[in-house]
Amino acid sequence: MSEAYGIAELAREFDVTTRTIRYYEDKGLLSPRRKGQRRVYAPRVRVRLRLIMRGKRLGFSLDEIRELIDLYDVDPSEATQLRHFLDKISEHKAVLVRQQADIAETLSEMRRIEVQCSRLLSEKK
Amino acid sequence: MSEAYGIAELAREFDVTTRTIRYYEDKGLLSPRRKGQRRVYAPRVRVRLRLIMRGKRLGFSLDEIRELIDLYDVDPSEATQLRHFLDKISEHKAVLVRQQADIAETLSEMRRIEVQCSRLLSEKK
DNA sequence: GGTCTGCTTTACGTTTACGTCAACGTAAGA
DNA sequence: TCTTACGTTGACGTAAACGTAAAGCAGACC
Repeated sequence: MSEAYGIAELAREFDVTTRTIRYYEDKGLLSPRRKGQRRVYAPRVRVRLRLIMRGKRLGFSLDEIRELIDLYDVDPSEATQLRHFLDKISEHKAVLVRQQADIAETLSEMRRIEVQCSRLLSEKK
Repeated sequence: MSEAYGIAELAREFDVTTRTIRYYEDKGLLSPRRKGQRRVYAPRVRVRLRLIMRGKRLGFSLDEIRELIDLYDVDPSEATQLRHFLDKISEHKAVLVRQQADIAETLSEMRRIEVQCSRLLSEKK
């Protein structure tokens, strides 16, 4: 049968607290089944959690992350919805492209400083 | 004489409030001269503010941003300091490289979804 | 039956990054 | 001189993303 996860198990795997996982549920990012009153997580929740962590590393808020995740669950029934999602995607894409540029700039500046420092160090010794 | 900025002027230029600029000063990110009790900003503060904004777009906290900015003001006197800064730089570089990878992944997934949506749209109409 | 372990909800505390008054100073202009 | 504009320092408020008890339930083991 399908492997299921308890909340503690999941927390360990993603190196977060159970509080965090429950908080994500409060915010509508996760919605596990219940067995009695206990949360039971299907394997596919791991995909969601990876998406959440990636979003956090990129500095997005949980609200933004939920919007991003929802993009993966597009229901292809209504054309208006599809168009809406295409808009959302291009919005998010713009932010990411901007971040790419910011990172590229920052990295090249850092490399410049590194070279400078290394040169100074080798001169000194 | 050297062009100087008032706080309001600066706030307008960077599209933030004066409160924000004072807050950055509290946090040690800016330290303007005073004329009486008023803050007077030299032109080079604009460089710092651009660095701050870039850091924010990348999701860094103000503390992290201050650390980043300090890297640009390395005093090349002590070799131990230089080594320390080289360490700091490689730390930050690792984070940025990680972000680059995260962005690349996310963008390619978005493009996949875009293609899928567009295809569905053209089929429908 | 008692205890332990793991989970539950409820609820208040904390940090960050400001927003938002309040009360005051000061220099310029009508 | 009075007003207006622009600035100042507190100080309290707030949203986000959790941390941290507190108190209780429920199954497993002894």
